[in-house]
Amino acid sequence: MVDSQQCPHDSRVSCTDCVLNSICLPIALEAEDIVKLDEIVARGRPLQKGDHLYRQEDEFSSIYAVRSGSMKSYTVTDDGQELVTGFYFPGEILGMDGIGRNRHASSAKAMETVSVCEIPFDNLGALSQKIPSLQQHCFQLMSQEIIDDRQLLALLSKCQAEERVATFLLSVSARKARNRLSATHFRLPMSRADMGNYLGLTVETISRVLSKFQKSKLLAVDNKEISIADICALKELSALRFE
Amino acid sequence: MVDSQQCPHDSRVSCTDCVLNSICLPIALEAEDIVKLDEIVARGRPLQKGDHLYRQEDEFSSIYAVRSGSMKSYTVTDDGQELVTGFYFPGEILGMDGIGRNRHASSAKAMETVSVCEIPFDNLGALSQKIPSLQQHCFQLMSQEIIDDRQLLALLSKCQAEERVATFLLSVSARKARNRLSATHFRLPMSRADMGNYLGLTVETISRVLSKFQKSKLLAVDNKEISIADICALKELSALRFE
DNA sequence: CGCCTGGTTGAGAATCATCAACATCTGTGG
DNA sequence: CCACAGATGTTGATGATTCTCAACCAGGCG
Repeated sequence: MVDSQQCPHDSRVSCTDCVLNSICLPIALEAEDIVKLDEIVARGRPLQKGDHLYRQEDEFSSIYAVRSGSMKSYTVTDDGQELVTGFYFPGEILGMDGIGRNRHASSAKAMETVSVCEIPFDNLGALSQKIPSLQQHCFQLMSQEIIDDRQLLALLSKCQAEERVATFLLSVSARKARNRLSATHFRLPMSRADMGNYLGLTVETISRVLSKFQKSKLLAVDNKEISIADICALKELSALRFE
Repeated sequence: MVDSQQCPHDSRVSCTDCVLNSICLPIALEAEDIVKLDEIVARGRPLQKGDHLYRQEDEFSSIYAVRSGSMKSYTVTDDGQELVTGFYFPGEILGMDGIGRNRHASSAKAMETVSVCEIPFDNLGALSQKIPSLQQHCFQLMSQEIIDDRQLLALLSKCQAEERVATFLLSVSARKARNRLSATHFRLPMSRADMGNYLGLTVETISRVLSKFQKSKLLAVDNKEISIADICALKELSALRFE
């Protein structure tokens, strides 16, 4: 009865059958452990564009895996500025930064229609005791997040605008490819403002850099659609390899 | 027989007696659990200035707590540039970024004579199973590291030179105060180059900003010695609160 | 004493932010 | 289906901040 062509927002798919299970939380688990994980995963209705999954200072109770669509996370600094801290694509986990203080350190907002799997952390903590590899995997996820943040730090403190944008595009490209989508033709779900905010640049600079890349035939830009024409040249521009 | 005035490099002090135990790893532990932790902690001979505690790509086996002195951590990017990712003072934990890949993602170098406690992670993992609060605490430490990195990201992407330096000085000040040292008069253990690298600025800019702060009577600089004269003004300069 | 590293100060150049005008897209309601 | 308004994106001109290059100074060490 279930459509063999999975609907991206279908909430009935279990971890075992999920097309994302090779890159998502179950990555390191045995089949029988995936079943245990599956039992604690909750799958709610999809979020609409602009909806929040959680907000900064909300009590922390779960981490989340994106099933379809894309989200952004951001923090609001004391002086009221928004800082975009990350973008999340299918198979990626968000919400780990809440573990420390038991309150979320950032907000997560849907950039388009999104469905997520919710993994209640109380249960996960208990489950980790039973499945050591899951505990290990949670440590790995957090440590990966630290490493990614460091990459971004390097990008912001050492590289100039073109390098930052090139690196960002390559990162999106690689993540699309991991989801078995085209690495050269994709849609950027975020606004120029969010991109700029994330990369520490203004909207205008983002726009100018993209125009310049287009003029030099590195890629074609059509609003949010990007077609990378010369990925090698882009990689040369981006000295830092992004995963 | 033991000196009541603890020598800062004394390796015989147990976690129970350590003056740092209110801010270090044992922070969340019961007395009996501290004893268990103490059994797995190794305390080697002090490191000399310039010595490495571990190097990027080394196999990950332990996390470390600074007992005395100070360390810096840094990564080397693909194109050979050094990126200083953090400074560590007594009571602070480093090495957590190695958990993910089982190899250290950064190098750690002593900026002066340093003594550290080594906490073998294999045992810690096993111990975490027995002491749930320790597992929770490890998650907290990592999540705090993510939050700190995000703070730094905000600093680099939103703030200009004076704000960055002011915020950095306040961070050091707060950490000195936490170790019951003066919050207004202290020694910066790192070079201007390391400071600049960490803050995404050049040596010259650091030097100029410090000179300017001195001219406007915010503080006095004598080489690495800093005396903060007007900490309120400094806080106003630094919009972002740093822990 | 001289060398070398680390730090300071100055002048000029480059990058990116700012401000402003305009173009395009989106969605809403007639 | 079209018209309109608001949001989003592009492009240009100008200016501020910070980097780069260079000279110079101070301290530590052989």
